[in-house]
Amino acid sequence: MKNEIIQILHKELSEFFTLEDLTRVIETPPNDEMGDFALPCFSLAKQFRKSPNLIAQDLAERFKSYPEFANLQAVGGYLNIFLEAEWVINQVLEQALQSDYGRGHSRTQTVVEYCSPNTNKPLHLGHLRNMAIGESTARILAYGGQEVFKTCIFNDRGVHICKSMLSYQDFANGQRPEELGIKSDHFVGDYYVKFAQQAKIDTNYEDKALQMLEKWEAGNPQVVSLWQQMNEWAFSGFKETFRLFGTSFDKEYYESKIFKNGKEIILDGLERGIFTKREDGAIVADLEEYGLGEKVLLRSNGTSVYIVQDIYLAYLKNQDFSYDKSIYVVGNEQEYHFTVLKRILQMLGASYADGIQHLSYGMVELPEGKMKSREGTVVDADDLIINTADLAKDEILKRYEDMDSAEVEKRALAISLAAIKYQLLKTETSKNMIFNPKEAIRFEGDTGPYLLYSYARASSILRKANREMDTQPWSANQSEMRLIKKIANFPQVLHDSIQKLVPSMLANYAYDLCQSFNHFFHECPVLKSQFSGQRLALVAAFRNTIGIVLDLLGIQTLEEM
RNA sequence: GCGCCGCUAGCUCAGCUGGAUAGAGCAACGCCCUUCUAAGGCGUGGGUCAGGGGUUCGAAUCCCUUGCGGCGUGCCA
Repeated sequence: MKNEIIQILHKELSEFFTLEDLTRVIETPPNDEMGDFALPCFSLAKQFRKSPNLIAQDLAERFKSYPEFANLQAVGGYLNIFLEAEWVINQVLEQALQSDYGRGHSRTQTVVEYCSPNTNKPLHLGHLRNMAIGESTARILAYGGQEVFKTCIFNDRGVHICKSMLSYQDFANGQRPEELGIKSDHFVGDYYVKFAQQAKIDTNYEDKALQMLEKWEAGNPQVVSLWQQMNEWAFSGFKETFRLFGTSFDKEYYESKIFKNGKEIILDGLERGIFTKREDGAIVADLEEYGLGEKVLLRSNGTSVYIVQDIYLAYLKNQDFSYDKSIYVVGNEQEYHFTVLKRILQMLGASYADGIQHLSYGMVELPEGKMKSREGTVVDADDLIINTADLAKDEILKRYEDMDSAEVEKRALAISLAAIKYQLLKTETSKNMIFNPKEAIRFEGDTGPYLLYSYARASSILRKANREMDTQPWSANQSEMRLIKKIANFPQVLHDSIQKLVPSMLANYAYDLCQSFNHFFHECPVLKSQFSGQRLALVAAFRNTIGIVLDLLGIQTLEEM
């Protein structure tokens, strides 16, 4: 809708503003009484040699005849624009009833990599934020019209894996997770903790883990088979968590299969004079001119450091998907790593280097401080989801004493996930956040369940409707107009969210939209109104829009709650 | 040391490319279910936008600076 307004304003103002200028300058007044849009006239004061308010008055006169505008006012140097309600309704309502409302078009092929866990311990709260952001980003980009591929790299080898393997070997007596009724990835994680405890007593324990890694690399059959067994447990546990959380990948990569690759790329770069060999034999990239120092790629003993694997993986993903954009959803602690990765690929002249983008998100902390696995302060992903679902169950049973237990379970899980995902998404993506588990399991106020509840209320009205909806414009009141305008904002918010690659914008919009709906719900009876047909259309438009938004956030809706 | 990021109500956060009186939720207090779902709505109180300079018609927003906090700066992954 803003676009249409800009087009109209541009007709009369093309000598002073380009379309881009207007897009930047047009704003929404602080409250409804001041109009729907405003044009600040301060910047024109100099060229006109008139006060901003006189200019605003002139402009008000100039636009008076436009039927789209119900009223124009010059206030304090602003031209305040009041839109004609019927015109707005015509612009918005039909569109917002379409199941593809706001959907975009694009030819871009995009890879989104996220989650990427180590296989030595179960997923925790940090992974949940990562997955919430990754899944939602993939959905948002796809809705924007891009072809999106979701990938995950499993860090399934290395000394950290050997640590849990070693303590399993030493302390488990061959026990298996199913014998103890423990989820298999938790079982693996327990031995990682056990390793840390043992390492405090036995000063050689860290060395023993390194020795085990050497055996693994040498292909020692016993070690390899232990590694396979423990990874299998880790993977089957992860799989269960992914299912519970509602995420999945189009392609999974495994560090163990690619960690030796990439050396050729580096040696080729050396030959082409892009990298240099230091006197100690290490092959390095000189990034001094970019302020990134010197980065070692191949150690003096000829083995490669971690980033070489990522260089190879970037190449491999381009082979697999020939992408235009490759997005890495990884915490902000790895900003340097991804800056270097992109720069090195650019130095190598890789065609896919420019499409690389690090979607850097902030760390999750607890009110007591950082989570530390060694101190047992991590919030486990499965536990959080299940405990929150249990609390939701209590709330459901308060309202529906004898509901079928399968239905209770289903709703409780949906509410739990909505609470957790929304909580993790609403803070600006790039910022660190404090996650208070007690607040995440709240069901009132600015929460996921509030969004679900709003959706369910709209669904309930539509179920009870006994007439057809009517999209003919009517003289809508203030709460109706507020809701309509919020619905109209969706395409713009989606666009910004894609542009800036921040799902948090969409999450905040969802709350804003629901607030407008609940206000409307309270103020405007639908079924008994003389405008029931129109109000039904408005409710349906809201339900459709919030349904799309929630889907983009990876949140499943409930028809009843 | 150097680099990047953050600091907004008691708490958790919006405020997006400089605009009008800085907004929500929670917590506290009060009101609203014979009316479409009260997991809701409405109201009251609560602010030196970390401090100090600057830029300009206008700054929470841009620049400089100080303070506090986080992260990075591995031949770790």
